[in-house]
Amino acid sequence: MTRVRFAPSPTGYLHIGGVRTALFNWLWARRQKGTFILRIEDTDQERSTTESVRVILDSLKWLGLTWDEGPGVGGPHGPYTQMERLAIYREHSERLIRDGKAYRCYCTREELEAQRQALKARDPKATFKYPGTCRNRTDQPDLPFVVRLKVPESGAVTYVDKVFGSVTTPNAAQQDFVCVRSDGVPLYNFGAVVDDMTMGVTLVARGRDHMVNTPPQIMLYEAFGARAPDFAHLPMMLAPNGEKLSKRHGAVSVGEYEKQGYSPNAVLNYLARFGWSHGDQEVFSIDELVAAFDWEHTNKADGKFDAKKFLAINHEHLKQPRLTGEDEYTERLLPFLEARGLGGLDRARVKSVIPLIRERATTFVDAADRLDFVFRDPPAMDVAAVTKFLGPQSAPVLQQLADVLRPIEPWTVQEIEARVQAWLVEKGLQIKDVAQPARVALTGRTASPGLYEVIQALGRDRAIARLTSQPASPTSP
RNA sequence: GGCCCCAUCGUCUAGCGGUUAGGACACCGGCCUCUCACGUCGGUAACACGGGUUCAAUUCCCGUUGGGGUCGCCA
Repeated sequence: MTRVRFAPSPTGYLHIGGVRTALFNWLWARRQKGTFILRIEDTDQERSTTESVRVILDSLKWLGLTWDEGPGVGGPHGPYTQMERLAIYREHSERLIRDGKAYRCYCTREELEAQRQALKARDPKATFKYPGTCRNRTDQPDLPFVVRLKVPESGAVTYVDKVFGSVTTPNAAQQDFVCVRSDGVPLYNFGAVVDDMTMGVTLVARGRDHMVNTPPQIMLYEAFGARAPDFAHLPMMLAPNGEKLSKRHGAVSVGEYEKQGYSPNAVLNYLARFGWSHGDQEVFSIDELVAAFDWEHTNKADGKFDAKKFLAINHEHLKQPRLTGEDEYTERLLPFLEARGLGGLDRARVKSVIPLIRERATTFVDAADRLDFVFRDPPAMDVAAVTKFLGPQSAPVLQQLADVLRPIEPWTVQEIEARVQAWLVEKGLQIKDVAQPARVALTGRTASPGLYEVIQALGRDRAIARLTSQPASPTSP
């Protein structure tokens, strides 16, 4: 039975790179009909906040990365928040000490820091390694202590990564690392191992920046006499310039993409294809991803985030009804229209007008912008457009067009187009001659969906009103 | 610097010994066209380098170079 987990630390928003880690785990769980566990690693009390927990949970929900065990849903191996598991860590660390696998270290932070500095003064390039001062200590002074693992001085740890293959790290490069702080709160490696072990996690998939943590973690499994889970490390997602991806490179939090009007499935699609491939396929529904995901086609090389490709994938998801259904499109679009002051709109009306911009809008923000003229009455007029196309000279022809529209029945795009074409022929006009003035009068802009579609969508009365109510002279200088 | 990892178009990638090295995004042209898009046709563009192994290397091995990760009582 596959059991995987995503274990964010609540120290901020949910980073796009974190989402990819969550996604790969989630996809694997779904593919294997296994269990996806969400665990909150809040042992850094300095930086962890409950607000951040909320943000992360909300982001995962928005993305649709539902968890089977974890905060809110519970499960048989809870609690799923580390600070609520301190008793479990204590029990485990004491067991290691009892078994002679770990020991209490009474060295103070200050002492160690001094040693570190001294070493640095002698050799700036040297790496400080805990000298094992308390390793064989037999007394038990009444002083604060940390718990350190007795790491073998020779030998090596080898594991087979599902992405990178066999990885071997010599033990000589390791040290007796700290498992539990002097205040009884575990450190990352210890907490993660105890949790993964007690939660029955079978595969740990995480970013490559954690690869260095794997040997120490495997040592812990060995110390506990437990079998280590499988490991899969994902290549890094870097900024376009090769740096670590951060806010200074643009939007990196899920919340920002939600605000920018991205579709959650498009976000997952882009992230899935980053470091993983399925032949030449670029666009996937979630079901397709679940069905196709594997570790064999996960890449080893780091990659660079490409905002343009991300946008293109989002555009694709907004274009294809199979990826974003009419109802979903409507629901996601509504808040963005509301944000523009177009509240209380009739869902059916919004839905009916989506075909006008389906192929054009790259985001829901873009869609709301392109549809603004439909719902705003009068429409917002672009000054430059009015100046260029709506002079006194255009009023008569627009008036005539309005007259053509007045008797049209049925009020369909086809019928409107046929009648307008007939009128153009009769008057010896070209569509070019009237399209732009009409477009500006109807939408306030020089760019819009097709003229006939616009007329049909506005409805007879509003179309006629907009065509005939143009000021004799524009308001612009 | 120690330890670990990586290397195909600008970017994401296909390739798993023999291919005109394919696709997507971006970019540049043409077509379509009432604007904007969409669509469509075409183009520029890559196997880091050096040794092996092999009849044959982008593919396997080694090295070089380049890049990345990590060296905390952070995660």
